[in-house]
Amino acid sequence: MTNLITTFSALADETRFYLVEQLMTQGELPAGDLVAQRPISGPAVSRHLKILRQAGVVQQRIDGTRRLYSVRPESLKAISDWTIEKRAFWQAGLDRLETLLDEEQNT
Amino acid sequence: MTNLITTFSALADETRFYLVEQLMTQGELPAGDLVAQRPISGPAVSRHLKILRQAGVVQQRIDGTRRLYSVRPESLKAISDWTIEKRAFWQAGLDRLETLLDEEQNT
DNA sequence: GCAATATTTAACAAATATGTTAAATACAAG
DNA sequence: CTTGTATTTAACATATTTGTTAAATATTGC
Repeated sequence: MTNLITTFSALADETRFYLVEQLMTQGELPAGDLVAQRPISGPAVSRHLKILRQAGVVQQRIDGTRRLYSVRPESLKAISDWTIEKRAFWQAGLDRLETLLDEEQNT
Repeated sequence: MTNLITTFSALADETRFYLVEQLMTQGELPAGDLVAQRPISGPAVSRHLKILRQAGVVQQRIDGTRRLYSVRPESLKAISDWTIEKRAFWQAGLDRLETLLDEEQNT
């Protein structure tokens, strides 16, 4: 529960969200490559990566002097699971909305 | 895209996450009822509700002097859609993890 | 060991977020 | 139209976040 909030916090920042999307599409990448794709300094990216790591969204692997980052799939699954858990609620709501819109068209 | 970040921001706070969960399980509720369930002041809750509304997570309906809040299902669906869009990535990752763990058991 | 490279930590400034209490607003009821 | 109730806005203090530059740390290759 509280863990989900931490995950949302981690993704609630443009830079971090972008880093995560990059890592998902490009796979494991060294910190330096991630820095190169963002308009902020290395230390800033480094701190964002630390926040993502502490939230369990990414993991780090050491290779010589480089730090290779990748997304932990479990974190994405946790979000997915939550939306599924609440699905009964929002699915019903959307269906009701759709019905209303359909009825409007038949006017 | 940027809209998702706003949604995550809205849910990245204990109070707001709790408010949203309350509204999902209990349905539409007046601001006062929500205040009663939280250990913070009315104005604080009011401002959180405003943030949720600006992020499109909740909507407000006026009934006399009361403001009735409810969750907008579209916001939940947006999150769900994102996890589905990235599913190929994290599902594969989890399967690989599971395989690794299975192999470990057979050692 | 020494220089070069990759990355993080430290120190600090500026912006943002969050909570509080007091005041404002809006409607309802007598 | 005055009082009471529900809620939001204003003003303000404090804490957290985010970015910057400078320094520290660790590893590689001569």
